[in-house]
Amino acid sequence: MSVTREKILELAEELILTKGYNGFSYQDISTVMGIKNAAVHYYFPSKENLGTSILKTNIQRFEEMVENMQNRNFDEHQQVESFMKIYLKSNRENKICLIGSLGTDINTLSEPMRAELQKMVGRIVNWLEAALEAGRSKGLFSFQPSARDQALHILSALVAGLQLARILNKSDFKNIHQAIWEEITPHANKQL
Amino acid sequence: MSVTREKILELAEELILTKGYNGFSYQDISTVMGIKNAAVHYYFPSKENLGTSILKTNIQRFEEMVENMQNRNFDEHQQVESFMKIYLKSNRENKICLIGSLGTDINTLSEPMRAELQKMVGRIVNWLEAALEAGRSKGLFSFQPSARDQALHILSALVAGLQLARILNKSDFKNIHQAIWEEITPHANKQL
DNA sequence: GTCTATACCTGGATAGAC
DNA sequence: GTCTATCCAGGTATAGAC
Repeated sequence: MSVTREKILELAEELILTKGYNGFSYQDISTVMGIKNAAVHYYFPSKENLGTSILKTNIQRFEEMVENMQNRNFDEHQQVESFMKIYLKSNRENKICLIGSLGTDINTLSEPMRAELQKMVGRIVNWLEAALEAGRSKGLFSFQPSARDQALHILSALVAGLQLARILNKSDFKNIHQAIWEEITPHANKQL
Repeated sequence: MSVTREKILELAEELILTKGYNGFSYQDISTVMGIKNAAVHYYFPSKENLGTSILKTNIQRFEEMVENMQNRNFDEHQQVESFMKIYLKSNRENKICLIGSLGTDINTLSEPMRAELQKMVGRIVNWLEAALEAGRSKGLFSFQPSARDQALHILSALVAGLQLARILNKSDFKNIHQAIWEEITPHANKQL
């Protein structure tokens, strides 16, 4: 797979996370890369094609991360921690995440792209749910709702945490991140 | 203030919440209203002007709601409940909120509009923080983090809850909403 | 206050040369 | 694989008539 193609994918993803899907153009990509608009269309005939490719790449990246963590025998605490580190990194770079960015524009996306977005979010939620459930049964986590509800709750906090941090203060995300851990960390005698 | 102007504001806000700020045009407004593009420009010379007006309107609406709740002597539980009802309504209508929508596009907004967005979110967070703090001291709420962190956490869950519900299932928001209440509701003997 | 008409630009996309 | 050149649609915005 060509390096130019890779670079375009990377740049386009960054643009979605900083300017939004409807806020960037092929020109944004071509000027940064020092090539012409037509060259970008050579790799990705349409913007929809580009957007769908980015989602497919992200799904694949996610699957690889999960597989990798299993190969290393990460326990559920380490797994969830790794996942949350992705969000800490995004916050440092003043980016939001694909879920929040494309979620805003969902009604303007083509059906294939919307389907890919749903697939990505579905995978993430299912994985997080399973990790929380398994972690709880091992005593690594403690929480009251169903694992699925807790997964949705955590993902929500992460997704909008990035958005709020970009509007208010970057440092606010650290507190949100911290609050998630306190919510699921078991304490011998949790005081309420 | 003219009824046409009001209607444009209302429609434009709805478009931001369904298609995103960079995903709607003056045409979307004029066709629905049965007027021409130029008529919309008569009321709002530029799109930035329209966007800023929407934010100012929302800030005012929020202030009025807070004032109204104080006049009715709502306790903090009722106040937070009223606030969260706004989000329940948005979810029913398949909308996200201004914070999530404009948060995605923040880097493409003009400086005045960005400032207004920050002002709006700042007000909301400050109000929620104060309500949580006062409610906790009265025993209406129970939570461990600082009131500000708890406010950010709740607002995050609401903002992204709408986004996730629109991507996955509408009914998911109910669970997220429920989880927030369980998080701050005091129990005599909370089991963990 | 709303219209017609139009100017101007940007964005997505394609054809065909190199 | 990248270029030039170009097309077309749509979006923002304005001038001036009614």
